[in-house]
Amino acid sequence: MRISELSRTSGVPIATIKYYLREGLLQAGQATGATRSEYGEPHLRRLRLIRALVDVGGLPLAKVREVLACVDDPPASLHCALGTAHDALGAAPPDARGADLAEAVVAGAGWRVDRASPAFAQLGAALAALVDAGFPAGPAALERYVRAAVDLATAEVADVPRTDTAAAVQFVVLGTILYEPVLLALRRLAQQHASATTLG
Amino acid sequence: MRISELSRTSGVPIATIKYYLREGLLQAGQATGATRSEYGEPHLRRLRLIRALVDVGGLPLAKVREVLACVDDPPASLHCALGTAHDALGAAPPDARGADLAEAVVAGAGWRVDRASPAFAQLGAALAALVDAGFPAGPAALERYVRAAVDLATAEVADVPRTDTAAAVQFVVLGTILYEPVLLALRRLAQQHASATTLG
DNA sequence: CACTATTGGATAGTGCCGCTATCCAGTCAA
DNA sequence: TTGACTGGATAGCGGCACTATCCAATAGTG
Repeated sequence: MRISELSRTSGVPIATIKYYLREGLLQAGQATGATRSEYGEPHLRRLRLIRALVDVGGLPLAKVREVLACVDDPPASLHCALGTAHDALGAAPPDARGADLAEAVVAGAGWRVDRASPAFAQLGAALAALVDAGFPAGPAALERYVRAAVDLATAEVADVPRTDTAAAVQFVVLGTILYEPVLLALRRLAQQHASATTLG
Repeated sequence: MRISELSRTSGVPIATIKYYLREGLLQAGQATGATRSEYGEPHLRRLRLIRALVDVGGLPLAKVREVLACVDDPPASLHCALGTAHDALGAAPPDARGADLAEAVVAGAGWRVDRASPAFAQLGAALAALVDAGFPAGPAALERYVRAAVDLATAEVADVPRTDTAAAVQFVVLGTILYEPVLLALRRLAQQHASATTLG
């Protein structure tokens, strides 16, 4: 497959493919001459993955690069792979507002988590915004959300393949990122349904 | 409160406040002279809300403007307000990939939803990305996520205040947007906990 | 063998977004 | 009077994700 066909099949413009090649997001094709390279299935899959991370996951290219590096060169520890995925999903806000709110929720849930992780800061910032807007943000008010998070996370972790390390890393990193938009879209649709049936 | 104090209290630079005023995101202060205006609590709250929608919710300013317009001038129907919130949360991708996958899930859940809504397209795109990456995306595989979405959405809709329409609209719009980052952060922390306890 | 289309590679430019910087004249408090 | 501050206007900036152009070297076509 030449670059023009790769472009046609994937729907990504040639100029953009060249850009991804330059940026090292897409591995170079097999050179078959000075002015020709051959691309295959892996290139197409990679290209689709990049677009998915960008368009569906909303990641900037710099984060996509980190994620791909992790998938290409899997770390020994799955916990570390999870960290890469979480790092890619939005940086921690500069101000550490709401750390106390986050701490209360985490303590209430009995979780063993890293207080320096981006997710913890994100929870704090999100809860502080909630409080500012007049919503309750205590452990009691968030009970449902915590329960849902625990249900999903334990099932997800249980589903991690134990055989192949590379496959497990891929599962953890991509699953963490790609299921987020699914969860959000489902919540919105469920709200739509609930709204249609009970609010008119 | 003068603009400098508003800036100091909120942590937003004066130049940025002026920019928000120009853009109509922040209402003008009470003019007390040709070169002086008085700002109050509402301005501070509005400013914090803008920053929350941008920093925590990740909305572009154009969407923030729409959300604020909806809150300022509440529509008669809560269903319509929910639509505004959903519209603000990421536009539908151009290609309508995965519509069949989304349809299967929605039908499986028995939801009554608008197939033309952004959330439906987002679900399709997210599921297509999942399939591309080798993950299962059928109704059975997504059962947990659907269940979590239903639990949360029905509770949320049930919590909508019935007394004041303006308060209800604000609850729906802001709640829809501001609880998303909370849910995502909680899932990540729960994953961290599950990973730490069962994967080492 | 001529010719056209395509390619890899390099470089520069574009469009959007969210600010940020500068300037200015008016004004308020000390 | 003086100096800090303000509203208002305009222009510029930095980052990001492309996009456009050019070039010399082919590869396939007739």
